[in-house]
Amino acid sequence: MALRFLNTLTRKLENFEPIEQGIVRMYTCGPTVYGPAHIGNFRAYTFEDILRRYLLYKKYHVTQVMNLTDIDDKTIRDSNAAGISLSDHTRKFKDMFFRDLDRLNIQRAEHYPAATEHIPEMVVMINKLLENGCAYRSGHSIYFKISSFPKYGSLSHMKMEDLMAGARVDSDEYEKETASDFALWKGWTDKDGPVFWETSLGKGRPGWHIECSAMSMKYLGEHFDIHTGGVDNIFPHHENEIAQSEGTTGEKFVNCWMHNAHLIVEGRKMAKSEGNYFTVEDLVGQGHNPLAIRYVLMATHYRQQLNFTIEGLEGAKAAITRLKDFKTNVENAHGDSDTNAVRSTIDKAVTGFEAGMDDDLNISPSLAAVFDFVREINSIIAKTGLSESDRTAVMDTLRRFDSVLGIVFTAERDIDSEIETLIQNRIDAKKNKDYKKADQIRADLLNRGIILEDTPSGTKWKRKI
RNA sequence: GGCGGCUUAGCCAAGUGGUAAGGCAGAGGUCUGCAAAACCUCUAUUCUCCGGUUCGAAUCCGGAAGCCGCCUCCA
Repeated sequence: MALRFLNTLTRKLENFEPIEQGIVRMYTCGPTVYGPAHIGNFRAYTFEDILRRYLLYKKYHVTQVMNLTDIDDKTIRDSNAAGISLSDHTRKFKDMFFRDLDRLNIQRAEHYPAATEHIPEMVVMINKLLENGCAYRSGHSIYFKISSFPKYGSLSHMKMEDLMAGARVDSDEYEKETASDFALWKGWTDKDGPVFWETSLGKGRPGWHIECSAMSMKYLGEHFDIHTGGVDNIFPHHENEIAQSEGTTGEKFVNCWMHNAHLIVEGRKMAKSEGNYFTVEDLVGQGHNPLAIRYVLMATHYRQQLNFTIEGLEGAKAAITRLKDFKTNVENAHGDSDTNAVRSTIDKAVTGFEAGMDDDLNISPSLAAVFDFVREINSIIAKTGLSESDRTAVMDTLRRFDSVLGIVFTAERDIDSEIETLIQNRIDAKKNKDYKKADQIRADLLNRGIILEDTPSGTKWKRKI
């Protein structure tokens, strides 16, 4: 089956055809580094990671860009309040962001451009928009003129006339010609304190939307394949990006727009005021395994609202334990298996896995195929074991699946000498049929997060997840 | 007020006209010193509710209820 995605622009499933054969250029909306990102943010980054990994699985060469928004109202407000520079303030949240990406085993993009390091590119673009008649000065600021871009609203499928009653209107934006125009460049005010750039546009700072247009085009070209973000970004952020970019170049900006749904927590909207607001750090601090968080975030289709629950997190823990145990079972399996049976099990699993993922990253049937594969191979192992070549074929298949899932082949910490001694003591006690002592040591180790399993090939240990 | 999404077992979640995938949890069995892992068996006559279309509906149509969004710098 051909790979297809739901394109927000057309609201249709479309076969994915990159602009340049075999190469995918994609821009994934990244964090505003004003605080620790929460699990809702990480749902987006996990979705983008699955997208990236599956494109790599399909043998595309991928260039992914993820922006770091390190200047906006909040970062300016908080850094000024703390009396430190904007860059010192945002640095710690950038560091946290990358720490959490690693914890969730999210692959690194090729580029992480920061807004503050691309002011010249933005200035060039704004000048171009002024020349093209798509922008105007008002006071010390510059705004995009929506009326210059007739296609405005085509991504969100909204008519500007309908955006009215009930909607918030920012009262201090009286300088704009019409309410829907948006800032490209914001003239300096007292509130900005030391945060400003002296440019040909004047003293000030960029608006929010312009960074994504300027940085995506710098690293990916004026026309690229995929642009992603949360559904909340469809309007106005991505709508504005299209207007700015196409207003600058006169050409189509992005072919395929993909947006992930939000998550809720225990059936309620996640909010600090609800007391159900979680960061990765919060959950890890409560003893939850980060890979279980990853599993929860990725196991629901990206366009489906995800209900994040602690019970679900526990279930995820059990699921990834099963997958990791499967890897161990395969590694330790020896025997004389029916190669035809193994191969047909592999073929069926690969077909099922790809059918799901090809269908707009519909991961649930893909996971079902993986778990069927696990059960069927375990069943073969239980009956006949695995021949060396079958074992290699099964491991290769698992590794392929996991190149997308990112759960099984992850680094494990080794055990220290003290634990090693305890394990040996238990083996000795068991040999001497001192089962009371053996069980005591096994219980102690479990408290330290080490699970012992007695198998035909000796005692094995693993970490509790 | 405008626009959009969702509702399937105790929990999570596929399935979009042909008689309910998968995971977790639960029950029984095999194996084991006991466990663990693994395997085998079982676990939704039914898909929020009410109508309709159809030989046939979780799937299509109409209506209701509940939940979650977007509507100018929130993933």
